[in-house]
Amino acid sequence: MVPSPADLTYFVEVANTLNVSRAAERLGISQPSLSLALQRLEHAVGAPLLTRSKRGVALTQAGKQLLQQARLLLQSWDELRAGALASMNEIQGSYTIGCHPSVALYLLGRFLPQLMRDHPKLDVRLRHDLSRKIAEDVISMKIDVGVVVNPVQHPDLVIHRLCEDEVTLWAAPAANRSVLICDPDLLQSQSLLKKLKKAGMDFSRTINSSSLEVIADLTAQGCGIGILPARVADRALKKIARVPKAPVFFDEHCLIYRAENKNVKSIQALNAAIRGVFEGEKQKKAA
Amino acid sequence: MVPSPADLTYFVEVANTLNVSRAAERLGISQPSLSLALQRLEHAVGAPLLTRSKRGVALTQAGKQLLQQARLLLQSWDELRAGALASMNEIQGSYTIGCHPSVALYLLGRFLPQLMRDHPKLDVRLRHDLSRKIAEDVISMKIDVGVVVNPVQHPDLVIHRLCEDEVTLWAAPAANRSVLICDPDLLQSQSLLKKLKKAGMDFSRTINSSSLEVIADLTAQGCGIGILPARVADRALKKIARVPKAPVFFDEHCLIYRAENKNVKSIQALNAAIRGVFEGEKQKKAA
DNA sequence: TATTTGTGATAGGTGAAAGCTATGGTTCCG
DNA sequence: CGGAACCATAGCTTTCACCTATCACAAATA
Repeated sequence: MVPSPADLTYFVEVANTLNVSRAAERLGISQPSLSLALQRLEHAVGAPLLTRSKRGVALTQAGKQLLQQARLLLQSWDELRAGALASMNEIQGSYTIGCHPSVALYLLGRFLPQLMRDHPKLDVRLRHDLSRKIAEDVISMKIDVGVVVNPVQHPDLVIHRLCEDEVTLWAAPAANRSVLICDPDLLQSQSLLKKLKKAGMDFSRTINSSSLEVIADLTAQGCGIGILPARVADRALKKIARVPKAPVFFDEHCLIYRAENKNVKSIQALNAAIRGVFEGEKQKKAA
Repeated sequence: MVPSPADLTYFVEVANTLNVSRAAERLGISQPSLSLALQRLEHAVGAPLLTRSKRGVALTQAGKQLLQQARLLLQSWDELRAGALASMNEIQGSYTIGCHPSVALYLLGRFLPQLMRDHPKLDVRLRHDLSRKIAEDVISMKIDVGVVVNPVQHPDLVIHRLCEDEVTLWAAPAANRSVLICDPDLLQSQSLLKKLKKAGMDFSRTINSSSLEVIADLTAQGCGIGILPARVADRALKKIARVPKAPVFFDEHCLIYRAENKNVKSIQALNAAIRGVFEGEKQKKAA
């Protein structure tokens, strides 16, 4: 049997006053109730805690021992609640950000260092996968915040538009125009491939890679024509250029998180940091 | 509001299974009861701990935080009870021995060093006063074990005879026989004084001291006739001797402790150590 | 010595709260 | 579409912590 916290606080008060009647008065309960509570506690602990006399009560050895520990326990109880609330109201704890690896490359370096400097108690973990997997994991709470492309609506999800991107065909000046390099797992690639087929364009060979960076590199080397988002292609702008008149797929990069986290301070800090990256970008464009 | 330990164990189980129905089954309560218990806990903590879905539940950030601390708290809860019981069954904790300072001088050195070596977790405190004060403090639980002279019977007290002593008159060979040196607070001195008065013996002057050691020293210096217990006088045996035909007051040195401590292991250890001193003495006498 | 005061224990009744069964509503899956 | 899985809600029952009233005892007081 486990002693109840109420009985413990009762006992602590009795240990302070060494007088059941007066302790009862202080605690706002009747003296018989307190007597019974003390008996309950003694029974739960399995040892006598007090010696009763007509001039009050005194602690037995077991009672003294219990008093010490009870004080600690009740204290850590408050800390328990405070800790749980703190995770709502303080910027601290462990949070997971998810995004596509290519998004990670252009995004994370722009806010993570400053964020971790500003909030030493904040522990950030990363997960990388396809946008739709990331979105699933946000919905199922495996990931706290996601930066994804073209997310589907979901009742539990808060979606925040960050920026646009364009996926299209890129090539180096001396590229082999009969080879296509792309990531076939991306919906964007599939869509563009369909459009190209309809337009009658055909490629003798295809090179697949799940890494947009690899695709960009191969494209820059002149291996073929690459399907790439502008944000990735920009990193190799000196070597490759858009293929004119090629079809374009418009991407929306969005920040997503579960609605119930809207008031969690740490999540708010993460979101603010991520959005800050793109607000800086808009201002540059405007200028 | 303080959450009950039961609700905490419920929450931990739910956090393990992430399924309210199955957790309820394991806990041996109904699923609605568990649902309500979780709502209670969330209300007590002041933050949502779980997000409910049709495929089970998941922990919020506050929930994760609470889970960690709840595990620790529940653990220390068991230790709470165990600790209180341990003070009954293990030789550890803080205990106070009380005795007259002169008793302390001949007694403590003979068992304390070995006792503290044998039981490193035992913390011994000392208090010195007149025997009747010590006895009072044992009864009122300020002192755990007392070594006192001629204790009065008391329903709560266990009294254990240790040895006898004789209080009588002592003098150095060249002593001033018209001066009496004694501690007037001691009943023994008062009793002997009465007897001396009845017998027509009178002293021109009296020197009072509350320290038997001081009295013994002054007596040894030849200042006068001292009233001393044999055990104290023995320390100065080379210099002083009993006054022949003087009245004698018989002392009984006794070990006392409260009856409810009879089964406390630490008290038993203290008692055994103290009694061991005198059993060794008896054997010496017999030999 | 008798009485009052102070203390904790006991007895019986009451009400809030925690438990149960039954049911509702939602989502998922075949 | 029907059933299964899941959590929430409603209504009833039971438990138990609490209260009032009283007892028993010892100490203080008159």
